[in-house]
Amino acid sequence: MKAGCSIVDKPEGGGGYHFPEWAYKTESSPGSRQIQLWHFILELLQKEEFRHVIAWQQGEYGEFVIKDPDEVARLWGRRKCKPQMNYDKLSRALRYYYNKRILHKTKGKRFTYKFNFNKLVMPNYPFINIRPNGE
DNA sequence: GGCGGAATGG
DNA sequence: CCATTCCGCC
Repeated sequence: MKAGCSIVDKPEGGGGYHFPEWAYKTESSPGSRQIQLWHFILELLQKEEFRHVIAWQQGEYGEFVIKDPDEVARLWGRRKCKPQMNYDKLSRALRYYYNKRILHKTKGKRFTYKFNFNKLVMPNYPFINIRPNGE
């Protein structure tokens, strides 16, 4: 059986919203590739029900902290159908983003990274909401 | 914890 | 290309 891993990303307490399709594609990813990690991170950051897991840092624009690395890895693994995912592996993928200039590390701060929105300015992203509280 | 090389796979 | 897996090193 291979149908055990569709995107049934339904939060129990919320509505049945789905992230728009434009979030899954960039100028550099034509057609239908798989979800990229930084898309997924942004997706979690959009939703307030994941604020105990991952959230924007006040003060620094684009900076976010992973409050529960285990949970983020679990969610990412579920999305990609990789049950053996963990923060160690996830963070390796994050580290590859340093050279691609999508992310960099906020040194000294645990589980804290920062988006280079400099590069992440895409026509498909009208305005990413970077408010810690939707404020 | 965090880094980055290397092998592997889609 | 973009991860995933594994791992030695700091």
